[in-house]
Amino acid sequence: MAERRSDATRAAILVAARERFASDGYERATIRAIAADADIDPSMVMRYYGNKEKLFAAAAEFDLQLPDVSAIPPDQLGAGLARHFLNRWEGDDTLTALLRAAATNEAAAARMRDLFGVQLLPVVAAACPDPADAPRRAGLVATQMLGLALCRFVLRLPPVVEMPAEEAAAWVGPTIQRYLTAPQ
Amino acid sequence: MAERRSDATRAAILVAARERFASDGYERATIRAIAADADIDPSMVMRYYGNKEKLFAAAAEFDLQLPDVSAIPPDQLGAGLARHFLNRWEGDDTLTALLRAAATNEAAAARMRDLFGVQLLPVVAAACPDPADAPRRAGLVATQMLGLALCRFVLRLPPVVEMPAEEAAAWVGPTIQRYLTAPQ
DNA sequence: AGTCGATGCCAACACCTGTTGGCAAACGTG
DNA sequence: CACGTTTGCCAACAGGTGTTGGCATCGACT
Repeated sequence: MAERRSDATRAAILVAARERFASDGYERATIRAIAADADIDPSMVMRYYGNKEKLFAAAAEFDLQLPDVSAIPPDQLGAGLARHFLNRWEGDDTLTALLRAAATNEAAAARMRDLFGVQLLPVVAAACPDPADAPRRAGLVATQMLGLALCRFVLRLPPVVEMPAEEAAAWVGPTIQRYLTAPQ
Repeated sequence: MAERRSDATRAAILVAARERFASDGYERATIRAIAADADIDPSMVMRYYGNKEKLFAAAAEFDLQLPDVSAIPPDQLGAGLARHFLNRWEGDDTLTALLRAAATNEAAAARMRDLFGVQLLPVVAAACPDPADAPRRAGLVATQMLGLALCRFVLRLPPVVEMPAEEAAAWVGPTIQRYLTAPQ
């Protein structure tokens, strides 16, 4: 498929959609507002993405880019993962969009579950002693990382917002480490 | 003020509102649906609560009922708080409603910040070594407890949902404990 | 019995939503 | 140049939203 002239429009829509979904959530992010941000007509959004649901699906495509666990010393896994999550979150609106939307939109919640099942679970399975424990351990890791993201990027709890990323990772790292490798 | 005949209606509205806000979030919980659940006319909601925002404010009124820290052995504070949070969450729709709504509604987010500032912060201040650290420590506690609630009651991550409350508290307890009392 | 406020429902409003179809201009190709 | 396709905008639809005002009914009190 050759490069089309409309690719720029498609991309602009996606950027605007991510920003709106991230700041407003699924229902309050209107197609009209997204189109206005992208400086095009609302009907263009429909033509290129079908409907709002599919637009969100396209905008919420995300790769956590989790590192290879075997490349990290086992005792620094927790801190490493914590730092990686925070970096990934700060640099991209997509995860905040997904998190905000997932609170009220079932499809977005399903996407979130998928994200952690497909991307986080294997990493945890490779890092924890007994692979049979992996789901539970991955779930626990999710509670801490998503909770941190929720307080920092969505609810904006002042103490959590003001904390430097480095310090947040230092606090949360041992928690992740324990969820990954602690016995029982 | 004597008891009015409309008190039952008022209460029914509040119950229906909490359920709807908890399961649908702020925007998708419509006044019409709430009124239908309460078996009354939508205009009644307006008469008794003014508008949707005020209705939510009334429905999201919540007391964490945090225990007196001095009554608990200092080394069991983390586990105790974790259990208390989970109990409080399971037994009442209000917190889920607040959490879901806070993801997309700024007023709800402000309410959540207030809840933690007014109710959680003093408890943490009384429990941690240096009161000057209290805000940061309370923020960290919030990340773990809200993250757990998010994964369990909102996103419904299977491993976190299936985990018995007792086990969840056992895992999360030491984390809370560390956030409360660990040095630095 | 008659009065007055409280309670409730109905119908409607103004607005916003996702979504659609048609029409004009621009483009690439023969 | 003429052709069909792509890209874009405009106008409109149908349905849902919060919210309002008017009108009937009920209850209590004089």
